Amino acid sequence: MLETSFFDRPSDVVAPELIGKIVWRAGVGGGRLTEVEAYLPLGDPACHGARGMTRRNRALFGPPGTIYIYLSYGVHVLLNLVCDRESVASAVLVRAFEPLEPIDLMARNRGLDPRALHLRDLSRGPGRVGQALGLDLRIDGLPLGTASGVALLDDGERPPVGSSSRVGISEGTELQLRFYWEGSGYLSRGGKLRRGDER
DNA sequence: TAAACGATTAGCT
DNA sequence: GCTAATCGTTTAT
Repeated sequence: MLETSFFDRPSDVVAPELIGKIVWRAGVGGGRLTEVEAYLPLGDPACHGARGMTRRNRALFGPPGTIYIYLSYGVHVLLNLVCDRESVASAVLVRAFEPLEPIDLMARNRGLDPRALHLRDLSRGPGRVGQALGLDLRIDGLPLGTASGVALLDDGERPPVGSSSRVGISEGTELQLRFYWEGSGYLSRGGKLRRGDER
């Protein structure tokens, strides 16, 4: 499992290194990260912490390795991994992963039939990631590990990583803070690359 | 206390 | 490509 020290660095440094790592929820399942986005504490208007701490974003200011979960559009549960030192609002949003066996429980969480499943649709897109892993607001603010039941593992996989602008935001669009597994078939559909967007 | 707004997705055209 | 769904947080009155 990745140590706290791994996350105790700026999120734009941590994010590309997370590609290929395994996210795993105890008793549920998980897969290899294929797409993430970094949110910065300074000069990033899209970061939830840009205007200070509130009840909702409190976990974002926690120590590195904290889980920050919030509800998007009143519907979707989005998973973030808090980076940098405590009190610095910096995190990585998990946008997609390539599923690893077994997928039955994740498929069930998504309301899909495991036998008639389009594997690519299981966990690409941040809302689908939260749903597949069965996450909810109760683990917001908990650390990675046994307390939250969510872990990140490194088995030495080192895939090629590309970058682009982030998805679904209206400010800070000039920053190239989305990182993805080049050539992966498990990327969110919202992430269609614009011409010249690649690094 | 009220109103507006999403770091989205699914379903339909 | 377009939009309804859906609700907690934030911001304005």
